[in-house]
Amino acid sequence: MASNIPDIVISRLPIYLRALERLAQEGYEVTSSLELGKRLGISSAQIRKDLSHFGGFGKQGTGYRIAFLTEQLRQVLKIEREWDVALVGAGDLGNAIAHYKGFANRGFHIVHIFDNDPGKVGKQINGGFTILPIQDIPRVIQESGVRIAMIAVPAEAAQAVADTLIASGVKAILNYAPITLKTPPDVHVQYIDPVIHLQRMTFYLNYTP
Amino acid sequence: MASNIPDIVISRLPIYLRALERLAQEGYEVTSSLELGKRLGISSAQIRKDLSHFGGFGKQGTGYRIAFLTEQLRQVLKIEREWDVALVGAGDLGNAIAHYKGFANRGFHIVHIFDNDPGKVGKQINGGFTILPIQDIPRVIQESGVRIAMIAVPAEAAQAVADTLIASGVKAILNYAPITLKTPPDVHVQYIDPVIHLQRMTFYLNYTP
DNA sequence: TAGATTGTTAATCGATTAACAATC
DNA sequence: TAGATTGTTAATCGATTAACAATC
Repeated sequence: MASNIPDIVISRLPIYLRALERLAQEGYEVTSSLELGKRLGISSAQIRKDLSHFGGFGKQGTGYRIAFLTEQLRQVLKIEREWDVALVGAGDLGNAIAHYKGFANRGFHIVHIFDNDPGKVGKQINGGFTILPIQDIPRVIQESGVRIAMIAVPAEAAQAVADTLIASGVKAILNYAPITLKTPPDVHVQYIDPVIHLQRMTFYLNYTP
Repeated sequence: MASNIPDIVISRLPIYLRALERLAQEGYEVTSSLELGKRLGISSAQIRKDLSHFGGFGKQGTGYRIAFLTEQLRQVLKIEREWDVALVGAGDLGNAIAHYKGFANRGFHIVHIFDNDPGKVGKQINGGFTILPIQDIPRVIQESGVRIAMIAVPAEAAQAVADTLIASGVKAILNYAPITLKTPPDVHVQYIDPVIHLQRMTFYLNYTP
């Protein structure tokens, strides 16, 4: 069921959705590709083209009903439902992720946390659930059927963790470790490394201070 | 001095650099576009093409000396030096960022933290420096000459914070707030919103559990 | 009706890949 | 020398933009 829609199109849909939610919050009920484009710094043609992959969501002359388009995009992205997520790594970064409210807010619930440090295993996080040992990943993930995982372990450990997760049925990985993972084609990986973003911007900076 | 090198090329250089550092750590002294490409899931032709924008760093028949290429890429990206960074927002997210060791490790030093909560202003962070009020941004940023800032405030406040930072001389912003910022063309912005990455992957997932 | 904006087609633009001479 | 791999050119591929008929 590999869809033939370019991934770059998919990558923009969450951005559109975020802007639509903001517009709704500001009290708007209708918008246009022009207005959306102006807010996002994207051409209106591109927005219309992107949306046209999934259907005709607007009306000539008036634009898009925000509530309707939001709902449609949620369905396309499969986020009308909530998703359970596993987190591997309970160090500084893992802890910050576990405590970050932005995930649950937006429909992603962390339901397991794993770490290999015996000093951490058994501890409670968020007054809720318990840190489990890495060795439990296969059993726990298979039992719960979780398909999404976040990796927040040191670079050296990340590939092994990814391999275990994938062998246990995980199909989507958000990797915070600063390393490119080797994964089979049916597994999706996204990367978060803030330093990479900073390094990408310094290229354009002039020296001064 | 606007360079004519595509931004997409620049965006890959930090990835190359990260892989080179890893190779060095593993004890290698020389690599090739083929090996690098295999590790990164990128074609060797693309790597050679990207590098060729900046000079000939390799040798036919043998490849690239890792130490040399690393140094060259560092210079291209302007990260042979260290950079000072300002952080706005001392909530959960801001705190996590302030405590994250990965920045200083890789040459980015947080030197100011701002927040608008009077309950937080004056508090120490990292046993080092003090949270300053948002109103101090213009004075402090101008005095220190900091050019890079990270925004970790709620979406509603982010645009105003960005405007203030830019008016104070900031030229590069790493924005953790889930909103697209309006900025002048000479200011560079990068975004970190983990939920966007998750939403981009759910598109490809099948329902099961 | 007149004005606005969609969805789509064709044209343009830019990025990736293939191929290979040069050369270590 | 023979084998390997670069740097670069030309060919291909894909994404963005411009333009406009359709229509609300």
